Amino acid sequence: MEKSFIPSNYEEKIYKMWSEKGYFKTDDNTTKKPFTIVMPPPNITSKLHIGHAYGISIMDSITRYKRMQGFEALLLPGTDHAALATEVKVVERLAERGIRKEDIGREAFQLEMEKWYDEFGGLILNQFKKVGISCDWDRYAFTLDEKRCKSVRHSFYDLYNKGLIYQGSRITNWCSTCKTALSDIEVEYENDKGHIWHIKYPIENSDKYIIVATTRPETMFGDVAVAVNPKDKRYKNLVGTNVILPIVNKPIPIIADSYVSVEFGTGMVKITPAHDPNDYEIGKRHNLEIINVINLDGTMNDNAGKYAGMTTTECREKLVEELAGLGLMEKIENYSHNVGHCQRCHSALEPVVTKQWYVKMDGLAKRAIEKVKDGTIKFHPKRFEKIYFNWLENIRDWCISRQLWSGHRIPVFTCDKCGHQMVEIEDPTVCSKCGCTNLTQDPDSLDTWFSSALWPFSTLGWPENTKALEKFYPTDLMVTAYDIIFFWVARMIFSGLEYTDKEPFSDVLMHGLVRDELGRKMSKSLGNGIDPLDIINKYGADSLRFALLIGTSVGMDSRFSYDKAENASNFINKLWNASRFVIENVNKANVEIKPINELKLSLADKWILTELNSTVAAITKQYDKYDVGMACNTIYDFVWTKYCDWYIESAKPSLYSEGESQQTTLSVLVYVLDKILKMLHPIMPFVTETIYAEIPGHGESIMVESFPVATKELNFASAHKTMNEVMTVVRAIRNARKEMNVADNVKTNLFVETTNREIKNNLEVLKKLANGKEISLIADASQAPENCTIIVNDLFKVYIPNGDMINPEKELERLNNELTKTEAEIARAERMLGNAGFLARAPQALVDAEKEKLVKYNEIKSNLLEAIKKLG
RNA sequence: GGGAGUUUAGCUCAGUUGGGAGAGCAUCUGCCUUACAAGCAGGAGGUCAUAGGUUCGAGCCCUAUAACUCCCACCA
Repeated sequence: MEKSFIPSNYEEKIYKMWSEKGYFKTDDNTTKKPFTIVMPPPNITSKLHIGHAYGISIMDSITRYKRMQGFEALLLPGTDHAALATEVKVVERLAERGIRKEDIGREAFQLEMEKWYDEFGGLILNQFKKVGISCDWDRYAFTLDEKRCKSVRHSFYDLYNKGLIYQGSRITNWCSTCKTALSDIEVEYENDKGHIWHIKYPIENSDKYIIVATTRPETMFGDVAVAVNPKDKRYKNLVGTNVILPIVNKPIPIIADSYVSVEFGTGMVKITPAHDPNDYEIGKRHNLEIINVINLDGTMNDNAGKYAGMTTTECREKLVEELAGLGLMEKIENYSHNVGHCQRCHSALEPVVTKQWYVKMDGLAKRAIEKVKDGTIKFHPKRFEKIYFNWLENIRDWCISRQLWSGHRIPVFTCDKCGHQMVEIEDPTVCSKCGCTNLTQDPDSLDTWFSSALWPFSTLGWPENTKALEKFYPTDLMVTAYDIIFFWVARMIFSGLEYTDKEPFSDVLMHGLVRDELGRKMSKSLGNGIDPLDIINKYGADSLRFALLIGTSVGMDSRFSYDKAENASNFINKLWNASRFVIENVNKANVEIKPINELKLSLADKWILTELNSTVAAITKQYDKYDVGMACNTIYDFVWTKYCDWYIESAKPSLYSEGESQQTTLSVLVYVLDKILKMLHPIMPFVTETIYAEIPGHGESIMVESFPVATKELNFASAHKTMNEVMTVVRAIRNARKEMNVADNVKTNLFVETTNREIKNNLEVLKKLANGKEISLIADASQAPENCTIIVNDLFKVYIPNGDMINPEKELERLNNELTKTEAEIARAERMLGNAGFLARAPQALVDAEKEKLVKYNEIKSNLLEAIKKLG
């Protein structure tokens, strides 16, 4: 084996090998139990960022784990067309050439979109491959491909004919830059610093006036009333009278509505149903007229009189001037408040009344809530269910139409002659009502999330009843960041239930966001982003995966840094060197590696096998809980501390001997290494595959090997305990040596007094671990040399001649410190056992354990006293 | 305004059904011991945010409080 593992020498070759052997492929016809994760499709033109890398590392680790457990494990890849997000970019690109999309028309624009997809698309999936993900690439899907178009068409058809899709005119969030409507969740509120204008509205037939406060004076052309709270004593007598809308010079009524707060502002609100969602509701309650004053491109319309044609901002400036000139401006205050912005282009949104397509949500939401409430679908961690419920319980109808030219076009056809609307599976050519052949398709496109909502089943062939759908649906696990519960998770759930009558997945794993080392979001503007490909180049894909996963816990944000990647890389180096050591010794010794049950196991062998067993059990539990971060910790500790620091060191004496014990040790070393590689493979696929190929008797690929299973036969409780005692003494000896300033390169003689047979049989191990020169067994203290440092335990005493150590006074101090600690332990145990409540109510096992400890510490105490006496 | 989360070593975080406070990194000390100096060995470092309560026993359960983070709502 090479002296160190250089990832770039192996990764590409191994990925190719897996691919060529067909290990990624999944079979619709197998009898194996399926396990399915459908990958959240990244935007086809996006580049791999750290968040993707994190998500797919989780997904791939779980998929590999399940595959090794014998599941037909499918990780289904795909990409999203992200209509609006991409269209914004294409529009920007055209603008650079001075072209507006209207100049070239819909068809030519769609060609531009396709060009963009071709140019920038697909790159990200190749980047995913570099991370090592084991997707079944034959099942690749794109939200805008032919099959997915069919799915979208079918679902629209289905909902439309059930009456769940309808067209309505109502107030919507309008982006006058993107020139499209947006759904409620695509609105991002940002705190904008602006002003609040206090404007005088004269009372009709009076020289008095009232004052309304507004943040958007330009909407006053659409005012149809002024509202006060019905309980507001100040204005009670004004309700029912009119005020004169300035400039327009039109009387509008003062009405009473409990929406208006008495405390806020002047307690009087101008009501503009066309341009404010709350005013819209009030308008409905009071049957008020809707007067639109803003065009869809963000300019004022004819209702604004001489301001028509100006942008809203220009109009505001001029209007405020005019009002001031008329003496109608009471005051202007600075004011910061939340204003809705477009998620894509970040310009401020205008609420306007337009005609859009909506999905009726109440029924769909109800069912989606039920299936989570009854446990059919489980969120991990569970607290996200509350967020999910809260959203669905307060949901409004989903605006699905977008005034875009990309994405899925709304399949509604209207007869030019009779106005009849039709939705069919295929494009209709004849009006089903009047027979006319002049039909016009709705110009709008669908919200990109409409196709994403179908993803778990559209990718498997729905609406056709494919074998894949039968085999892999409902899917098992949805892995995604918590920030798209609303956009995506909730919509997949209600869509799945509605169309397939089944939940789209049984478990949802919400992971957190990857932040920088200071806990900030990674962003271009901060320049704190870390490119996962850069990490791969420097440290390899395994390091990237491990660094992203370790220390994370389900649903929590995590931090990433180059330090973490370096630490992961060090761990790989450790694993590599340990493996190289084991394998090279096996090759050198040229002995047959035997099965564990044919071996005469030593104390250390039994110890590591027992540790292995509990590690397998722990890691299985962690993977099953999708707690990959914890699984990383478990394996890290086992490999580094247990296997390398203790077992390999303990194994060296017999390893360098010859005969049966050497063969046994090598066999156990290989056995445990093999299990380590298998446990680690889901997380670190490349290095484990590389090492696995060097293991004697290895199979074709570790990827298709079985995941280790804990077995009772390899659990040696008593030997495990004894070895732990040996380790405790070793630590105590090392500690004493340090305190005596004995350098690590100085070896000392050791005299051991014990009645324990296992320890007697393992003196060489003790010598090795405790840096001994010679080790000898003695019957009692009288056989020990004069002037010894004495390390005691309840099982044995170790005497180290003071010729090898330096300071007798210090030694006495050390022993007295030990004594103090031991006495504190005894006091603690006695206190507990002297507590009647503890004896009466604590579990018996715990009481027994305390009693056992008391005996043990008393034994240690008497050994210590004896040692002190001998020294003094 | 409503909701959720977090608060444990200098930093990043674990801590299962309540039963002797843990890891990694950083730091200090000693070691190039024939796998690994990308390493080995040892050490120091904690009023588990605060105040009450329940319990024989609380980092964990209950009640308040504080600070920070996020989500939803969007009072003109």
